[in-house]
Amino acid sequence: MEHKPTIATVARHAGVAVSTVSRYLNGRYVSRAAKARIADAIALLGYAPSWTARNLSIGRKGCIGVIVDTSDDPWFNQILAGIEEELSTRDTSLMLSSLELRGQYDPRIVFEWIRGRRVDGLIIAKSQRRERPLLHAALKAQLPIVTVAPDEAVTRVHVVRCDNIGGGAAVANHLVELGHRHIVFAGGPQHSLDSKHRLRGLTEGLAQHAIRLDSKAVFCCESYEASAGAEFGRTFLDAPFGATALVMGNDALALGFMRVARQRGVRVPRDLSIVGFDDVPVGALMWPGLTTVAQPMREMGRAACRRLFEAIAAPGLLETIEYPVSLVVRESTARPRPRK
Amino acid sequence: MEHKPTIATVARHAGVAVSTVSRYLNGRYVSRAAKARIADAIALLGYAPSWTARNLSIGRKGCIGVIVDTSDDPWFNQILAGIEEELSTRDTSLMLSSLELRGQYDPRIVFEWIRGRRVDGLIIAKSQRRERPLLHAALKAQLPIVTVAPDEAVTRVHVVRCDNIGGGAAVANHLVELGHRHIVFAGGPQHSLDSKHRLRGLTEGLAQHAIRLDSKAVFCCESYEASAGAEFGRTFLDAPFGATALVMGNDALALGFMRVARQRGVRVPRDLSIVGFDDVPVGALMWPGLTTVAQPMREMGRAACRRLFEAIAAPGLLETIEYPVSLVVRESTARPRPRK
DNA sequence: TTGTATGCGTTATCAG
DNA sequence: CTGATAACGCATACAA
Repeated sequence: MEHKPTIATVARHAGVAVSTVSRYLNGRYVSRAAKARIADAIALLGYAPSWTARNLSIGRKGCIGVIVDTSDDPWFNQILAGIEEELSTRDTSLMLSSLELRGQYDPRIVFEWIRGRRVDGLIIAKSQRRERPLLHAALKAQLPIVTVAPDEAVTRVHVVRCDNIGGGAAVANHLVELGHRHIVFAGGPQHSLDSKHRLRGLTEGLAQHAIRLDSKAVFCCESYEASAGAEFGRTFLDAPFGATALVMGNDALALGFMRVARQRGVRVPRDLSIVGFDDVPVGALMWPGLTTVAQPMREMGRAACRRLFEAIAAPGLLETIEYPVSLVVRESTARPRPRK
Repeated sequence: MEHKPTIATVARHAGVAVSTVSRYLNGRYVSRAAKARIADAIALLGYAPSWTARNLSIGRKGCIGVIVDTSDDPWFNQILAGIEEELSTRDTSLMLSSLELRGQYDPRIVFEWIRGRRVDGLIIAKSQRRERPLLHAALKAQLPIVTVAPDEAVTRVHVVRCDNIGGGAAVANHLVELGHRHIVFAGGPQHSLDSKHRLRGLTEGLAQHAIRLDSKAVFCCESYEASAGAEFGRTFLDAPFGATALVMGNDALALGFMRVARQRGVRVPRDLSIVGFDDVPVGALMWPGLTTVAQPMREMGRAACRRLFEAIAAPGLLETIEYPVSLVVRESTARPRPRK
């Protein structure tokens, strides 16, 4: 094998012009005779077209960029699986970049993608306020963008999210049905839109049952990481608490909290029922399993991908797709213990 | 903005030839005067070179492919973070593909990468026997390959692994020091090389202390997934057991087992000490935290990436890099309860 | 040091 | 239906 065969090699071998081979490859009109000869030549030479050249010629990249804070996030991994699934049916690949690689925010790679026109579109998971410059740059470069579960109000981009308010309400119903009356909520960072929505749903849901969620029963954590949940746990459990149920802003926080609780001998759910949000796989792995609000993450990933391709093909109207959530009841919630 | 500026636009604007601009971009010799004019033109036009065109011209792809069974694997995510870290210093991007997307093995995308010459090299995480056709195809296409923690004997590729035998021995020492004499090992799939090595290290380590690991005390699970660990737990715990410590083939198995154990009221570590392998982040999140053998996964990911680039630059000798492991003692191991 | 010409592998446009 | 030929955007011998 001297050199990789190109379309020209094939053409020469089949005794036709390169343009004919190109047409053959792209399913255009070619006579049966030529078709056969070209097919033979391709098989004989083991020819495969070059993506790079093809992309240069038709002016696309054949890649979409997927952006996330850190790729070792169970929630994101489910989204990613959905994207990959959808992508596997198309002739496009996935480029990945984490924004927070060594503990600090560094979006340079993504800016490089945008400037160098390496991607046909962008999917951003959980975009926050700090992603604004990124969005601006992409928008200016006419790059279609889909955000999944944006944690702040975004504009001019496509959105795939889930019904956090409904999720909060579902939790309220569940806890009330179990008999809880004293409930505490601890969300993520103060400005997190997700937490606000989840809290709103919870509050409204409780209000339906004439239960008021006092503002003193609402906390927020430093981040959405387990460590923040643990930290909250330490301060919360240090003081005596009257609550019988605790709703955390997401599963990671809940898991971090639970570890501390267990460490201190607080029995879940006997002493305290706990609920999370997201339904990450590990929640089902512990005992007690974590009661949580599940998002159809895989499907959301697929939807994001589909939406992006529609936007690439036809820069149409912006759209927000909202997915329903569902309560997954495991062992971390139960009837409150009757108080003496 | 009518059209994206190209290198020609810049050249015209700066009053020089395109080749001069190209040289400027690639840091070759250009007179100070020309340099300044080109820089001005670039800034003015907001020009950025096209990666696609550049790659076509110099005959590379600017992408490496990263392959894994499923991307929602905590171990892999750490490896991935390392790869990304190393990549961030180079002008190369990362393409990702999961082999097992909808529960079934489907390597078509990767074959497409290889045939279409979309990547400059391949990193394969945990390759198994079934990956052989893939390796063959890549090798035939002259594509450099690095495997991380291959789970079978591989040849003709670069390897980054960790010292599983040493890990097994470390576990043996730890358990013996605690006073354990009756130890059970449950590995992954029967032919898994990792499990074999870990078991060998354990056996040899115990032998140092004149403790024999009976073949009846060695089991294997269907897979490396938590569900398999849970399944093992159900059958193992159904029968009375004399062992005071259990070593599982990896963390996922250990977590699956622990859930079942806790569910059945078996107290860890009081009734049974448990050890895993890998040190995935969730192991530290539970209570009791999982004692385990840590691999420097992040560093291994970086090493794999570095090795791949060396191989791309100069197809030199094959190399195996082996990293040391370290025992991480948490709460799942303790002295055995004195037997009556 | 700079400019000219040619190549990288495909696709697209037109005549034929 | 087919075949030249010009893009696509950049890199690089080679000549000046």
